[in-house]
Amino acid sequence: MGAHDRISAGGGHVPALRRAVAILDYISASSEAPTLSGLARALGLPKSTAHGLVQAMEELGLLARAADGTLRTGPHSLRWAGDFLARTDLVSAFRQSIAESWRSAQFTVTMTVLDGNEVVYIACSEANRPLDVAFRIGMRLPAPFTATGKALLAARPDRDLDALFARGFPAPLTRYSVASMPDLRRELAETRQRGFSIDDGQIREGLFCLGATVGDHAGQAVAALALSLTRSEASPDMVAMLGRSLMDAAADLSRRLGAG
Amino acid sequence: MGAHDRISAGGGHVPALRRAVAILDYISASSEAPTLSGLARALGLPKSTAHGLVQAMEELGLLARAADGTLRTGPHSLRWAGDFLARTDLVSAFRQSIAESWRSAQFTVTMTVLDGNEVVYIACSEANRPLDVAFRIGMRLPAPFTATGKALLAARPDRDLDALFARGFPAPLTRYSVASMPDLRRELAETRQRGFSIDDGQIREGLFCLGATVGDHAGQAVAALALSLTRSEASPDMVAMLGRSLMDAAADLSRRLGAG
DNA sequence: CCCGTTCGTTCAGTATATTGAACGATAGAT
DNA sequence: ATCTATCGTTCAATATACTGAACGAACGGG
Repeated sequence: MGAHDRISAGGGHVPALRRAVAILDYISASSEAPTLSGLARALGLPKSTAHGLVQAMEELGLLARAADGTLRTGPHSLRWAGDFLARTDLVSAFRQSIAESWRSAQFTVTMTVLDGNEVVYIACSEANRPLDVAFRIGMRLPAPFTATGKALLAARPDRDLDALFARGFPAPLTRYSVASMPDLRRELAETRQRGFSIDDGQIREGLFCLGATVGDHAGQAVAALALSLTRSEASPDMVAMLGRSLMDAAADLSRRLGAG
Repeated sequence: MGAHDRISAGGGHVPALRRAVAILDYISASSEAPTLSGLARALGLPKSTAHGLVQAMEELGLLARAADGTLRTGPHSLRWAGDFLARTDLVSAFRQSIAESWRSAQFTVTMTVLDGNEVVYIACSEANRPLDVAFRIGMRLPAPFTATGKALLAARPDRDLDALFARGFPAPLTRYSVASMPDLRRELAETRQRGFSIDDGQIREGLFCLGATVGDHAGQAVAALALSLTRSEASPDMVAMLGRSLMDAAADLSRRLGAG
């Protein structure tokens, strides 16, 4: 019985693994810890299948069960994520090439990855001069408000958007924060046309950021670079110049990733 | 040469998932990025099985392939790890139980995870009195100099060490910082015998820290606690007493993780 | 108290994923 | 140039994991 409208339509084989990933993604994305039955219902899985999977994932440390039976993410993935951050060429290449050149130019450069509808900071190179917001590794911000988030969202097919924000749009951080899906779509369209993204005071008033994506060998956007400056510095000429430089830097990083 | 060369056949079901986890663990633990065949050989998997799994894991973002075909961990697990850090009982349990009791005792307590050969601070409870170093979440320090880093390194098999420092030993932060692999191995041996680790001025002169690991249900060390005081307070009796208390606190946290 | 609902769990049959063997390609050595 | 040893990949047959249905338990309202 080929029910094609299950979890991943574009799928292939190894359904057990794909379902385990879907389970972890669902738990990570949902705000409330689900129960076994609720999980099966939400993902369209037979109860018995979910039961077997959850049991195995629990043994493996991928899932943890609270006393009341609700499911949470387990600690096992910390090992892989730590390895990714440490060993992948992303952060080291960032440090070696990009950070140095921009730091000498007195700009703060950050790098993030997309995690659901939030960005996670995985590398930062702060300028010598003080900026009134401190980026820290591991920090999270809503993707629609950040330059890196917009760059990463713009690189994804438009139809993914609704799923990412099915549970509501994030609350605005400033009066300039994009507040609705239509506004976001318009900004993403502008980003695609321009080649880089702009955040003008949407996470902090007076803070102006430019963003561009870094792709892997397959062209998939895996991270994004951002350049932070104060709004008073952001003249049109300056923005255009810095935007081009940022796109060059991102393309350079992409090449390093592709070359291995 | 991972922790478990064989995938326990007598274990349970869902072999695809168990093997995927074994693959990610192997890649995370090994120093060099393996190839598909090498991976299959090391884990005792049929080549075709490994091929199908790796292909699916690549599509899912769990694995990434470099241009030369070698395999690395992918960015997908970042989502789960981030969720774990944000939502799981680790940080909240830390805040609820440990931090309060020690804070009333005027001590600074911190928690870190290992990330390559660095530790990343994931929780901090600073004492009311000023200490001359500020720990911030997301901050990184070289593992060999910190109490938590030594505790986490001591929990790993000794043969993993060379791989972690293949690219060189970190530059010393003070004149007391451990400066070579033999010195580090000696300190780790002392740590294993003592049950907790000690940093005596290796990240900052005059700062004295004790460390102990927190393990998950499988006994794997996933994080470490540290207690910070000034060197003048660190009398032998005081160190012994605080060390025992810290080990108790770490064991209590481990139980909370295991129990869910 | 009894009933309806939801929970987690078990089990045998079948649809399905795993696998051993063989393929073409590449690289280094003879 | 030939040979050998890897590499990654494909495919049909079988051993296996998934699933639909049924179970006991727990909860809450009528």
